[in-house]
Amino acid sequence: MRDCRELLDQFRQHGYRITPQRRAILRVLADSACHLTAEQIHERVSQSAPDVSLATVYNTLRELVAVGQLYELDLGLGVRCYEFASQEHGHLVCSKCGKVEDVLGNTEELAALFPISDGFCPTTYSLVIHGYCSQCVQSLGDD
Amino acid sequence: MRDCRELLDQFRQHGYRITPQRRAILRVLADSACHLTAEQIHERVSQSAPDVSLATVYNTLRELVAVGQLYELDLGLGVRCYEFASQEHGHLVCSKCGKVEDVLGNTEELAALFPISDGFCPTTYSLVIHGYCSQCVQSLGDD
DNA sequence: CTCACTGCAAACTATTTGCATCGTA
DNA sequence: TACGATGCAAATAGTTTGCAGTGAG
Repeated sequence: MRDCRELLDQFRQHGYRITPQRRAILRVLADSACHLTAEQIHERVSQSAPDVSLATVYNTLRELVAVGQLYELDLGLGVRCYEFASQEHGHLVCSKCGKVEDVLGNTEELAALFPISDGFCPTTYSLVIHGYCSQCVQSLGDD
Repeated sequence: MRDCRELLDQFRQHGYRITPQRRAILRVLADSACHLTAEQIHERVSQSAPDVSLATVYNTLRELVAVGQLYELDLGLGVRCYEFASQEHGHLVCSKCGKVEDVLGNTEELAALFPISDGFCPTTYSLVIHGYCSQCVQSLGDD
């Protein structure tokens, strides 16, 4: 239940208009801490504003990403997920049950670990660590 | 121009038949060090074996990934890329020109850097570091 | 000789776009 | 009021699948 007034302001300052649809989409994003797909966002938005089309959700997400308020994730599942651009972090994805957890870590640490060649100047990263979560690792032989 | 005999053997040992199509696809993958999309692989395969369909390319790629001979990459560009599963590495992607470079690093180092909670057991990772390559970083103000 | 593999085309999923209408600034 | 934003439906891109015919083992 985070306040999304400053988000709206930032968005407006980039030249975008504040419409009821965009307000509803930002509200949903602000209220959910985790990564959601466009479809999931559309579902949740529809509960409070049934007339928001999926196309508008996609358009708004694209704009929010462009403005830098949203991160677009590719967890390797064929669907894009979106989450608020707050603290930098990677994701642990369980190869068996699909559960996703966050792991904190910033770009500088990563850049220090990896031998980044010549003059490449890193800005952000996208990290997915695949493996098995504590529950699934116990039942690995059970197939 | 790597030898792909052992690749074929491994593939066969998993119960797959060696067909001319699969041979051609493996040849292309073995000959190209970098990440390719399914479409690009199909193009190259078509040069030596014009009758290989795109569907067969997709099917074979999926099988190679399942067997562990191939990595599937998501560089955040909406297309999946494939590359041989050799040394573990991440990718530097230039946000301006799109150039992709490899950075070496293994899962253990990564797992040590990130505070991986409870019993999560990492197997592999997928890392994309976004930023600007040495050429583009110089011309950043030029828009 | 059998059953896995193939090509083709159609189906599907995720996402984008064209256009007439609507409503924010 | 003007022009950016919207909903709808159609278009697109990438990938998967059903099926009848083919060929590897």
